[in-house]
Amino acid sequence: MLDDRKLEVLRAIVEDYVSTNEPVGSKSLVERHHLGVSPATIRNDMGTLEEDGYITQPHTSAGRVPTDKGYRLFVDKLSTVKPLSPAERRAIEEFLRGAVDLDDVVNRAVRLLAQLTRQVAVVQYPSLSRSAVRHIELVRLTESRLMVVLITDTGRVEQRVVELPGALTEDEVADMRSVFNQHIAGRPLVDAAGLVGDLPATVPVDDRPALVAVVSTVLETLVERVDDRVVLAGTANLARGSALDFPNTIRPVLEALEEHVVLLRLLGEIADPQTLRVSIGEENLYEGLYGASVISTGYGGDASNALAALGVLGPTRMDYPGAMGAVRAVARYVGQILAEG
Amino acid sequence: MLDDRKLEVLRAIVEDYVSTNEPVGSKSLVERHHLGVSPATIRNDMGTLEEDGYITQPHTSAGRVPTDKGYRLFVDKLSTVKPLSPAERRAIEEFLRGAVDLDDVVNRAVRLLAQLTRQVAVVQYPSLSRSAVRHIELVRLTESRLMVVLITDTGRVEQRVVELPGALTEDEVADMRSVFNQHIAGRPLVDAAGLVGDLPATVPVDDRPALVAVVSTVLETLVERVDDRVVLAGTANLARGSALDFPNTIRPVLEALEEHVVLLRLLGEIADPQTLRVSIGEENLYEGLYGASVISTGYGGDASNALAALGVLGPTRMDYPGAMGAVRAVARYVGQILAEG
DNA sequence: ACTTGGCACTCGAGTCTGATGAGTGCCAGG
DNA sequence: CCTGGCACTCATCAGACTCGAGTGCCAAGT
Repeated sequence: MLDDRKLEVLRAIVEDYVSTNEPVGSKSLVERHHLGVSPATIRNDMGTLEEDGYITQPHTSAGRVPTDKGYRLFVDKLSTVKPLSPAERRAIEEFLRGAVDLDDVVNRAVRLLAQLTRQVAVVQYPSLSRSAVRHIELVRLTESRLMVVLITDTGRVEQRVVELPGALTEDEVADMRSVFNQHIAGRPLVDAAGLVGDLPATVPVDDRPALVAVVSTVLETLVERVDDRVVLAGTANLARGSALDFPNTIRPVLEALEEHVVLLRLLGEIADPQTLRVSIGEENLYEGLYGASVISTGYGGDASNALAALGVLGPTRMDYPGAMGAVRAVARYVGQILAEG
Repeated sequence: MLDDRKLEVLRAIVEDYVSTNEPVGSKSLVERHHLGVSPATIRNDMGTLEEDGYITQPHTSAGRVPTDKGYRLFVDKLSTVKPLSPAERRAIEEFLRGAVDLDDVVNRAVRLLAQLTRQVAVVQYPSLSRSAVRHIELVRLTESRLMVVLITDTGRVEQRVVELPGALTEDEVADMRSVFNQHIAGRPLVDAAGLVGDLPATVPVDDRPALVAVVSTVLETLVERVDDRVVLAGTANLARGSALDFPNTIRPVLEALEEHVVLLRLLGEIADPQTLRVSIGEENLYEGLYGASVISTGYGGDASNALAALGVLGPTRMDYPGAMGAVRAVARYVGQILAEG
């Protein structure tokens, strides 16, 4: 049904269309790629490709354009991730190394990715729930107000001010602080709330169970709430080939990008950092993003569990091999840097 | 030269053009507004308004459109800030009160502003350098690594990890912490680095001048670096009336919005929170933003010195009175909430 | 069974045309 | 200084026409 030449034709169509942004016809196809056959033969092949739904023509007398299904086949079978050049790799590494803290790493990474791919880049902050606690700090603001500061091993810092049911002295707070840190430092954050909640019986929690309860609650809400921070860059890239790339306007796309919840779902269930996820056109399950493709992967953490995700979003007419290479490379470097820092 | 009726005509043109998005002609003008004269008279008035550069016609046989100079006159002399309805005020207050921390306040404020004005909203984080220190926390990560956490009275938290020249015990760190906090809590952050640097001779700094130097440096760099955080919302609003509003595409505008440095300059020298700044079209001094207008004001702080700025950005063809009212109201509420929290 | 050249056909894009009508500028009279 | 009248300009629209890229199909060749 789909012999080798037909696949080759599909690949050529995708590549030409991506680079020229114009429907590609049989004649120009044989000119640009040296397939050893005549345009008529190509036309027959294109006919079957169209019957099978891999390509389509915008209007009767125009060339062919890949469908979502066509891009899917291209990505799955016909292309390989394009590795970056050594020069690019060096530039990436250098640029990311210059970061001074977590915010800086994330910001640099997202801009880098936008520039490399010339698409919209999205980076999720390292997930709190998947991180481990490095330190918990209790800061006594007044005698009955306490600030709980949480520092994770990825360098992320979150804080929350709470009202206490009763007064506390500085010494009491200090005791509590060291008890907490002894027992939960190094533990995954998801477990922390539970650990604080029922400290081993051997530990003297003296007469302040109220404080324990408060801190435990704070940890729980922190984990729930702030898992969803994402950063964007390169939205201006959407307005480049516009008219042809996005059916109507870029407005629904911009709207989707503002909905961080949508973005997080797009980045997807973060699998392991090895896997690249590609979601094409209507596969996106979000109406505003039909016409767009998302390439994402996990980063950080270990081989089987990523800390968070990052990726790029662009028109379905997109340089998949190149973008996939960039996403993979940036994810690796960011992962390395987090592991070191 | 410009008698009352001519000014009235200009106002009518601005209002009609803003609401219809079409060049306005003499006939429709007399129909919609009950000026007591004939179209011919209006035509004469429009003639002089055009000579003086307040309006222009896109092509010979079309209606008139305000120029930047026309909008400027409109904003300065012909319009008054439109106060929000009581219902809107209540909704704003309620929405902002629900915020749990500083990040949340800023995020809610920016979305609110975007929704109220249907334009792009920009909010700057409360400036570090203008804030006062609430607390400094020193966290001992290892014996020679220290995390410095800075908490301001606006609720902002910044942290930095530093390598120390030598080892430190937990007790030494604790001493240092209380010395620092005694002397700089409540002081403006800009002074903090200096205060830490030369603590009064009476204070025992024991044998750790190195630590003092390190912390002093950290404070300095913190102040320098992170003054520039801004948050955006409503970029999708740019893609609404597009074709007519922004000469070419919205791309240069999106590019400008990604350059946070540009944004900060746009928000402008933050004057007192009472003043509304309006920058129209080519007044913006940034080529990508000719065709756009920015309305901004300070918020927080006291009457003469704001903590930071916020505002909206839209096409010059914009509902100035309404947007100005929304910006002023949101700035006030955010200021209130920061003062309380 | 596949490939090829030929050929008629389709249809978007571009160009020209004329008609329409909104809007203007000007002028003479009130 | 206002007004009605009038000739004029010019963008927009629809229709007619051409052009050409690209197709589908068929019969002949390998």
